[in-house]
Amino acid sequence: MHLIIAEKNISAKRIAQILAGDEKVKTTKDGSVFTYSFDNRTVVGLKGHVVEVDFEPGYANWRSTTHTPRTLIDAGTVKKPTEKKIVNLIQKLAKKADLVTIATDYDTEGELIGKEAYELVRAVNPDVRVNRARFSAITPAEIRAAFENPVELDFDLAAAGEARQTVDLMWGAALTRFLSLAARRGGRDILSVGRVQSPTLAMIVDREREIENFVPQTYWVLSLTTEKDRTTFEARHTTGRFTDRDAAFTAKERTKEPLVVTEVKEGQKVDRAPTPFDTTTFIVAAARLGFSAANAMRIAEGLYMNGYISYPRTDNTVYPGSLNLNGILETLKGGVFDKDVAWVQQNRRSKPTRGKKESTDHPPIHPTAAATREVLGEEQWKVYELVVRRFLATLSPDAKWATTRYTFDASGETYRAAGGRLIEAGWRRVYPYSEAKETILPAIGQGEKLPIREVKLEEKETQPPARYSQSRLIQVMEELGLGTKSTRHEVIGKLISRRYVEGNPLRPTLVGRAVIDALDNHAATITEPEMTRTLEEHMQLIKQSRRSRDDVIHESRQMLHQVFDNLEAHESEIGNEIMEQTAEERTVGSCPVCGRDLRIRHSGASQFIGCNGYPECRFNISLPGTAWGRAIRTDETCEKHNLAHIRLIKKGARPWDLGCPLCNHISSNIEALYLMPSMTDDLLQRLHEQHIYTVSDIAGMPPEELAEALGIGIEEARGLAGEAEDALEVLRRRSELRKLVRKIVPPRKGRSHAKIFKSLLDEGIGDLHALSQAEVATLKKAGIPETAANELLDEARRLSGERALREAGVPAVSLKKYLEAGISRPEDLCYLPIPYLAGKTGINPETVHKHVDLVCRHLGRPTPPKITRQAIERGRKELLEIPGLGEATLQRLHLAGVYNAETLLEADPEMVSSITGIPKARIHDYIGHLK
DNA sequence: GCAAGGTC
Repeated sequence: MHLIIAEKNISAKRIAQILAGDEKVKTTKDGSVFTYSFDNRTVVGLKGHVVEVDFEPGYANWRSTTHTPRTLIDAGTVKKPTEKKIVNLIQKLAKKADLVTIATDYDTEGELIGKEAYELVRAVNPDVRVNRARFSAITPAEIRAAFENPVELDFDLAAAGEARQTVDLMWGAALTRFLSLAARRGGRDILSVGRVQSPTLAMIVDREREIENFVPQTYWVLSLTTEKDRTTFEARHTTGRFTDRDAAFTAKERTKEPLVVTEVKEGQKVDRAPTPFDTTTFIVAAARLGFSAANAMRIAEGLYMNGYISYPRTDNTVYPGSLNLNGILETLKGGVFDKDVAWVQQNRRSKPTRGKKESTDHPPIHPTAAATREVLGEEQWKVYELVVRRFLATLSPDAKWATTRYTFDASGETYRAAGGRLIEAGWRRVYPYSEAKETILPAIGQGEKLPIREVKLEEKETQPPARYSQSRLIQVMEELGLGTKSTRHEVIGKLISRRYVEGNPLRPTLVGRAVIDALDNHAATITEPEMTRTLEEHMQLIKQSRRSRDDVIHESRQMLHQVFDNLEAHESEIGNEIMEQTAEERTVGSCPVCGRDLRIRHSGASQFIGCNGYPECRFNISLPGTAWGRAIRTDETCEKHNLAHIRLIKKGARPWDLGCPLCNHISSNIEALYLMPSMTDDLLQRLHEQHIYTVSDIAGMPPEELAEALGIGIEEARGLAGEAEDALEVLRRRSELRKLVRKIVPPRKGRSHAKIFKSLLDEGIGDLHALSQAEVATLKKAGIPETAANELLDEARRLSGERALREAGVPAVSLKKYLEAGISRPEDLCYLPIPYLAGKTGINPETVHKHVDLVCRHLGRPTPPKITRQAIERGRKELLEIPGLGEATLQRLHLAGVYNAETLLEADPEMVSSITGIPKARIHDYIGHLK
């Protein structure tokens, strides 16, 4: 069997289709992995890398005293499978193979992926022949040629990739651990460092510093307006920017008629058709349509997977000769592009445009099939159309402009006006994404004199450089060689998720700056694009067999050791600097009570804003729990309280902007404060002036302090504190009710728990007790479905009964026994006969009587008389002597209060029958027997 | 828990 291993499933499928020719390809699904078979060949796709390098076991603990971050430099590495199903399948197939062809992508990383597959094959089949097919595009011609002339795996090329893997891992992991430990940051807050991410972050930080340090310069621009044939137009002074104010004003004063045309220059300009899309130029073009880099790539990948466009991750800007451009044009005919395609076919340029970069991995991004807006949907269509139109543009002739330039003299001051007119639209007919802005000037002859309608002197300021947009950053990363076509947009995502940068355009956060500062000062190598360049040079040498992989890694290890010499000598200094710089990220503003810093604090699932002066100053602002998202500070500030706004961020959820935390704190506590009977608008204002915002603030304050703060008497303050305590109790009960509702009632569209809870409150149901007495109909009106309403009522009755029993003083051990026997309502204890209660729970009747007494007093009802254990035992014997009366009947009689001969004789048979369900006739029989 | 590189 001939096993062919491709880089990914879709390649495997298409390679199989091409090689099979007319033969049918058999698709088999093994677990979740597809294989494609024909003749005696089987093609299987990897998923890129299916193994990963990691340190050998023993380095998992970051805080190990023996395996410190530095020891990672010399730690051994292992390759471990990340895609177990694929690895297993490859090895299963490899055992049966007599030839294996590696058909991964034609680039360094592809060669390494191929070598990984080779090693998996070798591990189970040491002798099988393994060769390599190389192709730049999955087209019939290329694929057939590649398989007709297979070559050998290039182990040097793969070794270059391995060197990169090892170097990246050891630098990244060692520095990440070192920095995170020094700054005492763990979990979600680790400080990551890497060959690509750190220089990228450094660019953003540097740009921000440039902007901050920018000193604007004032300059002046001088222009005039003139007219010919009733067309007015502008001419600018040939000194584009006057930096000297006096010179500008003098020039303006001197500008006088006559305005004489001294030179007329007409020409033509070629406006070159754009070059084929590689990933970067595609992302930049998509950004102009409003797509973020990640979004553009996501959509392009979708279009690729569905066969509409070619592979979107490519560095190539030159169509390979094997690509059938005419065929693609034919494919696009008939749809909305029909006219454009026809035009391109008629006006085709001799050779398609070509960019500067030519590579072997994939062709430039181009359409591969026709599609319609209806099938794709708006977003995908926009991206697809962009790719189609770009493709058409690369086959279209250049555009041509006619240019005109007039030079004027106004009493010694020279002015110039430039015009441009599109004479041949060329590619612009099919690629309307960049506007062709024409400036049409009237025809004027040399020596002509024109009037001056207006002379305008504008004062302007030089502007700081712009922040990087995502697409601009990707462009610059490419220029510097940072990252690859597949990873550049992901690197930006990584910087955002590490909270190093935010916003669009991108701005660094305090943590981002602190990390770059620390690295710049002590490990500058990793923040410079130079490192990538050197690594690439070394990889080049490995590919050419001029250096070995191990030699390159060894040199890198030594450099990293030197870096660590410096880092370890300054560990605490580095850590302190980062911690100091980042303390500000948690600081929301200053404490309104004492003026010290207010900081966001986290403890487990709860978070709040606390004063740095704690415990002397206890001022704090509550925040929603971390389940709603982790609180971070934003750049917006509340004008009223001078505090930074808070945002709650949660993975996979839209961020929740809370706004000013104090405004939020105040408004969410007002309703609770009005639960206090003495609360008035005036009192509320006085409390707020003293920065007392919550009921628990009042309840927790010593009355003396409260009295002083409000300028009231101590008794009045005590009264307020008492009211606050009561309000707290109401709130506590409400939250208990809320919890139960949330637990039992399933949330539904349009009926949030908050809404249900509000309707319940409106119905006067504010705690479990009130709920336990409610009607099902009321609950249904509040939006609770009937089954849930019944369950809710049962649960509320049980819970509130339990509470009442506890409050009445029934000890916990006994309470448990009552509950287990299904007795949870206090009324049950008052009305059910003691013998029955004792029998059901196994509690001593005397003790039961004590409980019954407690509960009856609590409910304000009379306590039934005591019945002793002996009395019950005696009565039991008496009753069991009656023929036909057994243990079961006895228990039922207990329920009706009948526990001995006497009570049976006194009982009303009708009543006993209705309570116990024993036929009346039989009760008469029992009584008759006794008589 | 760490990188960067594939792919989804």
